[in-house]
Amino acid sequence: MTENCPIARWRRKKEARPTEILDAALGLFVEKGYRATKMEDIARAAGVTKGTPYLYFQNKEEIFKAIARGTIVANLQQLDQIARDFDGSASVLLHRMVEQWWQQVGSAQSAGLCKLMIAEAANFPELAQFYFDEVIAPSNQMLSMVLQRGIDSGEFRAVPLVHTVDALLAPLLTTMIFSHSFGQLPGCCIGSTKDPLGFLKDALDLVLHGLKNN
Amino acid sequence: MTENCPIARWRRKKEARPTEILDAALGLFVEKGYRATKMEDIARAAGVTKGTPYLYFQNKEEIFKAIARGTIVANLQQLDQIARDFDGSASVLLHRMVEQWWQQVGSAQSAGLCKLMIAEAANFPELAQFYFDEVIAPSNQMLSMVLQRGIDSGEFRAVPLVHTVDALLAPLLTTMIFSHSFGQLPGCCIGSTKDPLGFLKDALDLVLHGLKNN
Amino acid sequence: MTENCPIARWRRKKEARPTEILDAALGLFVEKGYRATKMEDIARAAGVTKGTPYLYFQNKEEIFKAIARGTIVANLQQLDQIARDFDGSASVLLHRMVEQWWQQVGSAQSAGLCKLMIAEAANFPELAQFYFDEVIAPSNQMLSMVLQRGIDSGEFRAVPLVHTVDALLAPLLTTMIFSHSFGQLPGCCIGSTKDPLGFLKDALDLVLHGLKNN
Amino acid sequence: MTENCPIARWRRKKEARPTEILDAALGLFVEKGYRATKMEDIARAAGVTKGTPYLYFQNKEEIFKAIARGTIVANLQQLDQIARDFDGSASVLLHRMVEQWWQQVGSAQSAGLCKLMIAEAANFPELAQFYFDEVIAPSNQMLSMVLQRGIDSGEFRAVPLVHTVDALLAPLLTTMIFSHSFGQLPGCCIGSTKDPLGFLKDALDLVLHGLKNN
DNA sequence: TATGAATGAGCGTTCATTCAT
DNA sequence: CATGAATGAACGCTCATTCAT
Repeated sequence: MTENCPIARWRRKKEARPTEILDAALGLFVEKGYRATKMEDIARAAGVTKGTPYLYFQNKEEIFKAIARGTIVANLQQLDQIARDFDGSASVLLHRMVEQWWQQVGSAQSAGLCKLMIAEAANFPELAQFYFDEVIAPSNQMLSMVLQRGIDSGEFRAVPLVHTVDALLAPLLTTMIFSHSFGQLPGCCIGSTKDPLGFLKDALDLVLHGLKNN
Repeated sequence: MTENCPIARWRRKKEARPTEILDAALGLFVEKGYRATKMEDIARAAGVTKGTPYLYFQNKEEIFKAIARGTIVANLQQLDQIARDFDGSASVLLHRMVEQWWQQVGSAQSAGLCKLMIAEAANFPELAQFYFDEVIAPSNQMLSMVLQRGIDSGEFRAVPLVHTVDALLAPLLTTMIFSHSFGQLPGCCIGSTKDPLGFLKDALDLVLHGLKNN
Repeated sequence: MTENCPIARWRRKKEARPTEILDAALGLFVEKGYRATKMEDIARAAGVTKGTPYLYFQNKEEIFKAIARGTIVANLQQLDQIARDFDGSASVLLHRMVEQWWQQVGSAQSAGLCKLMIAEAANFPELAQFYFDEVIAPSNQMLSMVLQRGIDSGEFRAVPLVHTVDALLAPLLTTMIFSHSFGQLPGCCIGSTKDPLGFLKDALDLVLHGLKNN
Repeated sequence: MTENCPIARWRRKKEARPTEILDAALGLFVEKGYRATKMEDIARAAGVTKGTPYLYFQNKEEIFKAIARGTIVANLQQLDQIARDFDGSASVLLHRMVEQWWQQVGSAQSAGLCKLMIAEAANFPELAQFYFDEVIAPSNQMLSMVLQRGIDSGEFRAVPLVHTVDALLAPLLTTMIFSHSFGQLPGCCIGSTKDPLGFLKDALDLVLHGLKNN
């Protein structure tokens, strides 16, 4: 159908360029770091030549910024939606959210972005701030809400909220981070990298067990 | 006293150089990343000039390697010793170990090294492997032992060992990592960065509560 | 004409670059030596800037190698052809060959390369070997053949072949070498530099006279 | 005897320092070239440490100059003396001089200096001039005199003087030069490097044969 | 005198960026 | 829009030289 219209196909391709470049750049930034990634590598990985990225982005830093601002997380909103809509127990909700999170965030390129922002936080503080405000803090907030609901309903003990939320987030974060660092090593086999989702569930179970009001 | 002996002072200075350089380099590597750190910056941070680091290290990469090999943590052995000597409950032991860990590892430059290795794992795979084998894996092993002891003694439930250990480590790791990334941002205030030790204790309590065999 | 075709002109320029760079480099290497020649000087002499040579050659050493491998002398084959085709007296042949040699080798950049290889033989032994095998030894071989022919035909005395060949080569070599060293000095006026071809002929005459079978 | 007096021995040693340094430097300059030779290598080769050469010479260039001016040629004067004292045939005299020359100049470090001056003529023109004036030109002059004597006495033909002298010098020069370049290559075996003195004699014989007035 | 730690100008090389085509 | 040859600032590293001991 659209195959019949080469111009349209061409157009579509052209419009896809920026995204292709950003995807390529994200992959390389995550793998090698911002500085160690050459513009030409980005171009080649995106299937274009040296000069082309500059037709769409002012320079390397703008590519980085575009990644940080763009790769983010419509997904978080979905998670948020799930949390708001749900009316079962907080435990079940948390399990559901973790699963969703893994599918949409943890296993995706977003995870690499997280590692990238950690590595480059000092070099691009505004971006780190932005990432923190747009991703980390909202996630925190979301979990916080669910946790509070569980406490209010008597499902959970009255634990210190802030620290507990961070404790809930910790396994998610290490999973993301490790999958892009030590997880890549040939012999590496800590639990969270061999079976991330299994690990996340077990870790959540453990904490939920500790939260339960018996 | 030693001021009286000029030769000794000169010598002492010379012998201190490598350490000074490595310290300076570690700080900068952690802050800006390996590539973004200039040799001259390292030199200046160590109080010497451009050429001096090359009197003690072959090149930038060797400095990185020396850091990775050197900053590593005889302290783990102390933790191991504590674990072996202890004969109280596993819960108390874990608390004691976390405290020790924070003082000796988590709050020290070693924490920065962890972030650095995460960021550079793909660029220096052998070193990442080395760090993993010498630090991450042994830590895992150590916790694994304590956990198993607790399970064997009936103090803990029969949880899946591997995942649970990773879950125990996760808060430690995020604390280390965040303290060198988002934790540095002016407005950042997730629990683990404002009061790391408090967070670590609460996180441990939570998990221990989940482990308890009631 | 070719001016009409801008692409061709651009292309032609690009294709000419390596040669231009090698020519510039040869001149400077011969003049100042390998180490004392800066890459930027080569670039400037070739009419480009610092970075450009690296688009065509991996590094300085590769430029040197490319010179050594490339400046070498298809011309030797012409000389060889002359020697094989000729059926007059060995004396006349030698005169003709010396003249040819001067025009094609001795007076050209090849002569500078010879001086360069002498100066850098210890630093680039494989290249010196290469030059020796491809230039010096074949020249020797060629002369050897002609000489032997003269001896066989009774035109020359039965002189010791090997040493005599070297004696025949010696004036050629000193001419090449001196023209790129002392020959450049303002006041220098040893015979071989003022009138090289005349010198070569006289030197050859002298030796031929000594070879004659009377 | 002098062994009994350690101070004297020490003194003697100290007085020898400059010479030791120059010897070491000459060897390295000849082998690797001026620029490729490091001051520290010179120092080590002279059995002292980095700073010491600067106690005797202002800088690297002064060492080079001292070599060029110092390694020269009391020897030439001896040759000159031989030529003046001799009253036999010019042929015999030339043979004797070549032998002397080989023993005192060609086989010694002086030969290396010649190669060095050739390589560095463009970088140190005054020194090249100096070397030319003090060594090459006098040698020429000396040979010229002997040759002229032979012609005057009817022993030699009336050959063109200047070119013939250069032709006589050529084998000496190539011998010196090759012994410090291609002559060092493992497989190299042109006549002049395997048996230099034999080559020199044969080459001289050849030319003398060509000079003979028959 | 002699040492060798330290300096810093200088060079080889890289790579983000530009621009003629 | 896309290319890729060219640029030149910047950085890793070297080594001649100095100077406190």
